[in-house]
Amino acid sequence: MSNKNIGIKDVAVAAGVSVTTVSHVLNEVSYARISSETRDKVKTAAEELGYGPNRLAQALRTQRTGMLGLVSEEIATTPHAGRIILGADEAAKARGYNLMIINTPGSASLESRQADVQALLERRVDGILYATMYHRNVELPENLGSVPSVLVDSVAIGGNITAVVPDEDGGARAAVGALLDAGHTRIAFLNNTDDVPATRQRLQAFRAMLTEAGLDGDAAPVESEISEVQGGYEAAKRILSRDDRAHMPTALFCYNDRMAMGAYRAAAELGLSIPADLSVVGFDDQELIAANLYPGLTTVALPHYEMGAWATEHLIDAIEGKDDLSLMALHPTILGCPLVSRESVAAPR
Amino acid sequence: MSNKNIGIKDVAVAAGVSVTTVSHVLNEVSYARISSETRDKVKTAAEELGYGPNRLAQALRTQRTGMLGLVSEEIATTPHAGRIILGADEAAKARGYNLMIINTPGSASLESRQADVQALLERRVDGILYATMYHRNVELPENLGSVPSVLVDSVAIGGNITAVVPDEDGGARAAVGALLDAGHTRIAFLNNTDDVPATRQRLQAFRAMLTEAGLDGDAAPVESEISEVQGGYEAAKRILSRDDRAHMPTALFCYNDRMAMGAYRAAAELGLSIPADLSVVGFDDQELIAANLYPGLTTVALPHYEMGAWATEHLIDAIEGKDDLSLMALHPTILGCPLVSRESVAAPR
DNA sequence: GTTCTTGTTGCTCATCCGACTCCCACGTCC
DNA sequence: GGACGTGGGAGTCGGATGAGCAACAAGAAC
Repeated sequence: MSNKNIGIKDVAVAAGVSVTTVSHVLNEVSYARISSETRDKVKTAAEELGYGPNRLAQALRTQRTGMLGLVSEEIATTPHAGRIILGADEAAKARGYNLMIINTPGSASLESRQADVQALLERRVDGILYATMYHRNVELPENLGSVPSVLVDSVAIGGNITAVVPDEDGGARAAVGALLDAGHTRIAFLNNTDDVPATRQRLQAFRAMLTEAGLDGDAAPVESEISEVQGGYEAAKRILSRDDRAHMPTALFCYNDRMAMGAYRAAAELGLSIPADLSVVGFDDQELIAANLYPGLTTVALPHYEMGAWATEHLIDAIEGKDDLSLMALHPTILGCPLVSRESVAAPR
Repeated sequence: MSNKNIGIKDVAVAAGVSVTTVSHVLNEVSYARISSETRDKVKTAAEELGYGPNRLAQALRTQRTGMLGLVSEEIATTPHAGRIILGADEAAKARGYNLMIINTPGSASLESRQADVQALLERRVDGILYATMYHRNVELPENLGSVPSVLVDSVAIGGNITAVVPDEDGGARAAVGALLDAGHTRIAFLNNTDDVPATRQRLQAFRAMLTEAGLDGDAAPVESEISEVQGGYEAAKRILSRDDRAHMPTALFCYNDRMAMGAYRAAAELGLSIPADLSVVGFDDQELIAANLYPGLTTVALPHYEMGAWATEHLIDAIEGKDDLSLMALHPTILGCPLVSRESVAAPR
């Protein structure tokens, strides 16, 4: 490797001009008046030497690193984090920024989160994205406030900081709507037991949709279990095993795809065929599950990619002064959860 | 926020000493002779002001950023990338380093990869981890050579660069061994159609294990399909639907968990119960599938977390001069794939 | 007992890392 | 002698670091 540490100085020497001129040319400084001959000489020299600016020195001087910090929970255990990162990364790259990712356990203490943010601050990131692994309310480290920041998939407790979250209500309505449209009137909800916004909002939307359709939303059956495959299996089994065959639900709205996967097994064991005997819709659109179950699971997609991209886009706007985050901080921005239709919904018998 | 931009200079003024002294104290420079009184004054002042060093300035001077670049393919579409990142992140954090992650499509051109590496180089990362989403041979951007680098889950084409890969042979042997130990003598292999190391090595190990067990390894049935759920379903269906019931396999070794998931469905459709009528083992240990299928899938785990950690550990050793990568570059390091037993294997009827 | 080395201890000065940028110095041509 | 058109000098960002200086003590020389 010959190209060890080529600086602006080397380019200057090669082109026979001063470093000032090189800087002017390469940064296309507007007020610099330089002949096109000189420009060419400089550009050619830079090219030939394989010059790339030292971003550290540049950042030190300009007070801009072109880096965004991303604090993300549980990078490995949920595919959701991956999609947020992807959305953020692509949006950042498109605007010339790079990401510094810090992973943190969902259970991390406030001090530990603060240390994570501190690490980002010491590296002088231009802004910070703070992402959680599921939609919830978080207590934020206070040092977050010292640079522009945006929350992804969560809102701050008592906080006025810009945030973007999924439209739980709309998503749940789309899911239940798909079942209603297919003609179902006896629909059950397999809910989660955690006390998170999604649990409450989806339940509320579920009942509201039924009521608005002229059914008795308040009486519709709801079974809660932990939101895993096993929980879905148990909840479905309870609902589908009731004596009263005539009033048994013909459709299941599941809190997430994992629970839906459990419901599939319960249905199989009870000799119920999907979608002929039972329609199912999930939530999350986890590729691995939803697309690979048989029959394919109709579900609602969480806009993780979109939230990551939206947050990044607006964070950069704020950094560049094109946008004012404090105006948007009043209410979280809500992004849609579109229905993804596959084969698990049909008209009731 | 009062603590805007506190520099070493501010600490120096507050403590009534020079910046040199502050630097000496805070970095615990061994040759610096400073009274403990002065040390205390400096530390107290730094504490009170909430001073944190500007890592950019530090890095510019010391030529050390304490950052590692990680080029990872397809961050969002495979959980494997997440585990590599997690392993790398934890190992890095433990040694005081941070990660800069660049995501790149698996299909990216060589120039595009080169640009990714260039971005990392301009930020003066101390070393680079280059990770692929599945075990394969890659053509590397040449600028990768200008800082210490380690490949994760791949080896360089014609290249002598340190790499760490999974033990395909050992993993496949463990999988087939589990079936053999359970007493199976008629075992089939559902293989992948891609031309990657895993495809060849697992097939070879499969045949070798059978032969070593006194069976006719060369004659054992193998069906190849794309390594997805659908492919597994089709391959399993072909194998399990043959006329010759007496010679039908009693156990299936699947190229990965997704194909195993397809095999489960094929078995269900044919009225075969797992593991009573048919034993199945997979490969990958994708939590979402392996632990959630019913019955739980016995499979072999890929050491993604471990590869990420190993690579990081040795990369840092090389950066700090404790290790010489070129010595390890001769042969890729191989990490074990342990068997994860669940409930899909039993003795044949 | 005073004055000089010689040595420590304790801390500071000046410079540097690599790029950006304000301000000034030339010619030339009207 | 202004007004351009071209280009360079030197300071700056924030911290690291080798060289050097002042103060004081112990031992040596007178």
